[in-house]
Amino acid sequence: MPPVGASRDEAPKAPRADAQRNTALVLAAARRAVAAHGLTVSYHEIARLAGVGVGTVYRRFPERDQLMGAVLIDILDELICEANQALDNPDAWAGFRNLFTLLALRTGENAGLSDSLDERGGPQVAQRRSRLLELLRRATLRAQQAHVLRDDVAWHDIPFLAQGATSAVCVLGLHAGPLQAQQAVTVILDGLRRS
Amino acid sequence: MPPVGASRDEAPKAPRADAQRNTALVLAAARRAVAAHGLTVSYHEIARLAGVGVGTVYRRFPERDQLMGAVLIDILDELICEANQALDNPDAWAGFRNLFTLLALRTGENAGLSDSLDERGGPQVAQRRSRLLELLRRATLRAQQAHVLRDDVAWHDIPFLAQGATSAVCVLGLHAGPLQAQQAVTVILDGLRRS
Amino acid sequence: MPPVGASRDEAPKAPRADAQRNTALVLAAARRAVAAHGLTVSYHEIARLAGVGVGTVYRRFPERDQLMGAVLIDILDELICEANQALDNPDAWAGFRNLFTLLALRTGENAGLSDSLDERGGPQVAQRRSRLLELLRRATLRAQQAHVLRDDVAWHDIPFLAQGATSAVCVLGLHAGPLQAQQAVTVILDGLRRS
Amino acid sequence: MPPVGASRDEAPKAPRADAQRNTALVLAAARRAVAAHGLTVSYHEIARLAGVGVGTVYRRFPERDQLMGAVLIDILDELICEANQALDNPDAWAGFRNLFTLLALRTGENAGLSDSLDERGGPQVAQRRSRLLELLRRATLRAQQAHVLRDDVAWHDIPFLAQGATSAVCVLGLHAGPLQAQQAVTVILDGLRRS
DNA sequence: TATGAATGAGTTTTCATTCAT
DNA sequence: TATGAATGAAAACTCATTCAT
Repeated sequence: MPPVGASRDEAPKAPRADAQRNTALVLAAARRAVAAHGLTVSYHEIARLAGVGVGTVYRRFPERDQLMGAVLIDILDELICEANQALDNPDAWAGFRNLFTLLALRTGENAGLSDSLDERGGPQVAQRRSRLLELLRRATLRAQQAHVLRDDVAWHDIPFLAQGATSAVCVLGLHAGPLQAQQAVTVILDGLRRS
Repeated sequence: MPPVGASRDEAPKAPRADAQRNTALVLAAARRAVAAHGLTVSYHEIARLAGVGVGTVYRRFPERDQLMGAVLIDILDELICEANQALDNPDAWAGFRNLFTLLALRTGENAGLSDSLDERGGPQVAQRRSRLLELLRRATLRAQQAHVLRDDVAWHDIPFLAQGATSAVCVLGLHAGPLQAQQAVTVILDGLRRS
Repeated sequence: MPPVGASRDEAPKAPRADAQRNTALVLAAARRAVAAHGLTVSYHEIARLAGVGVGTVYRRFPERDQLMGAVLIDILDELICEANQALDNPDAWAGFRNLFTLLALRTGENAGLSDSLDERGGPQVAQRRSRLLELLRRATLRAQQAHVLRDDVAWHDIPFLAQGATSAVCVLGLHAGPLQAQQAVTVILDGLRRS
Repeated sequence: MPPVGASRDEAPKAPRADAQRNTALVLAAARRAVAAHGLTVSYHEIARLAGVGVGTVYRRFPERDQLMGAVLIDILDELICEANQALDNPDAWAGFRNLFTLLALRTGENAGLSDSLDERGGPQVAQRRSRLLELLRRATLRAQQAHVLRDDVAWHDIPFLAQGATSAVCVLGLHAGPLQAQQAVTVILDGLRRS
């Protein structure tokens, strides 16, 4: 029998946790796996990272689209959370910067994820996208009103800039592996900041 | 060892055009295949598009890197050609616009291509990249000196803008299917043109 | 260890009918499942038909042989019951006909069941087989003595005829879907009846 | 270089024979595999028996039904061949006996094969079934006209008798594993022979 | 040299069985 | 005791690469 009050945050080797816990484990593993190996990462790899059997991954997400959709939703929720924090941050620039950085990182890590789902994402994805865009709009305007962000950049260009920051600029080979990503983000942010 | 008096410097009507023709067929097919299915497109698909057997593709490009490198070089050459035309075009804006559009299209179609090669591209790629960047710089400056391109855009940001115009902006799903690509380019070019 | 004064010889209203009820549910489900899907039917399917969890099926019948043995015993008991009724039936032909029909149906539905157990059936199965054969012998002889069944058919051929009537005749595809089964039985019975 | 005229009937280890040869190997292996392990035998097992890679089995028979259909056709052809020989055999009884024996063996070995295909067998199967039945009819009548086969057995009952001879008579456990099959056939043939 | 059949490692997927709840 | 989630071995299936023809 485990010591009283010992079991909540440990899960050191939880051999068969409840469904909720396992779903979360699988989801987290899938995020890491997709970031590391791309959209075609195998279910076995995800299961390995999650520390569960493949069968469990299949039970939770019988279709790959479902799993990828869940990953996308997870990322969108993370970004929405960051966007809310950006709006609450007393330092308008710090908030914007953090949001932009996260946006750039996630965009780069999960290249093709959203694209591959597109229509199939369903309303849960569409809803979150709208919500995130709205928050992004407000965070951008707030930074501009605080005179810390250049006025001549439209809020709807921000995602493009984030994209550009992390995607390798393919044909020209202008950088950018995972390590350079932060650097590229910094450069772009410098360009965005009101001088 | 080839027969004496072999084939390098002889008449342009040299008979064994077969091999070269096949190489060209494969290369063209590979460009289409990568544009359509991404970097992981199978050799079988390329062979199918080229109308040859898989074995032929393997014979011409035993390593995937070699094939992708050849595709990249092919694209770079196309862009270099367009860049030269841009510099020769009496209408500085038209030249710049055509170059930017092609850059955007190729970048979008072949996302990740250059990235995936990176170091392995070899000098042939590096050389062409430099050359293209230099031409791009000159085309940009020329357009700015002709007062048809905004002054506050740095020439080295052009590839980023092109990238942003056509890549799907993953997480947010703003993207850019084939139809929207041209539209996105147009929008960005409008933004770039000197008002 | 069960509580003192436990449940074996107590009142017929004994409370823990649960277990027995579940066993009966599983058994009935297994009969239907085997008839529908063959010997390799999954425990999950049986559990589904029984309306219980798989775990319950495994608890009641940890080995597949045990479950199949129980199914076989159930069928044999049904046939023995019918055979007894055949002997009691004032109409010797009606009794024989009913028995033959049931024999044919069960043989067809559960092709391979007995075969798959064979040695492993244990004494419970062997005993019932002997008993059924003896009853079948007597029912056959009784019908022949009543001059309603052809004399030139040996009682021990009856099971073969029943088998032939319902099994799909594999290679030739003459067979015997569920609808044709009764028809085939009727034809054979017509042949057996004393003209 | 292999010795002249050496390659036709050897194939001791032919690592990559031509397609025809491999198709035949796979088919023969599938027949053995189905006889040994039933309809659900794995593609890997078939490939192993055939001495080829699984991919080859999939290339030849992408659908299991196709493979099983080919096996069935192969068996039907074998039976048709035997039936023709029966009609040509100067000894009417020997011809009939050989045919009946093969029919019983194949029926027993491939229980469920024809059944599982049924409609999906296509015209190739239906055609052969008709042909075999006609030949069987003629072989039966010939044996009866030669007074070596009982007159009171209808030709269309022959497949049922063969079925009964080899299938285990399930519920009653009257024999019959693979070894007893020949014995059961002999018993039945004794019963069929004109006394 | 071109071809595409063959290969088999790797991935996807199922499901009999176990076991935490 | 009943449940059904979890497991993972095994089966189905794919496809990059090789190699006989």
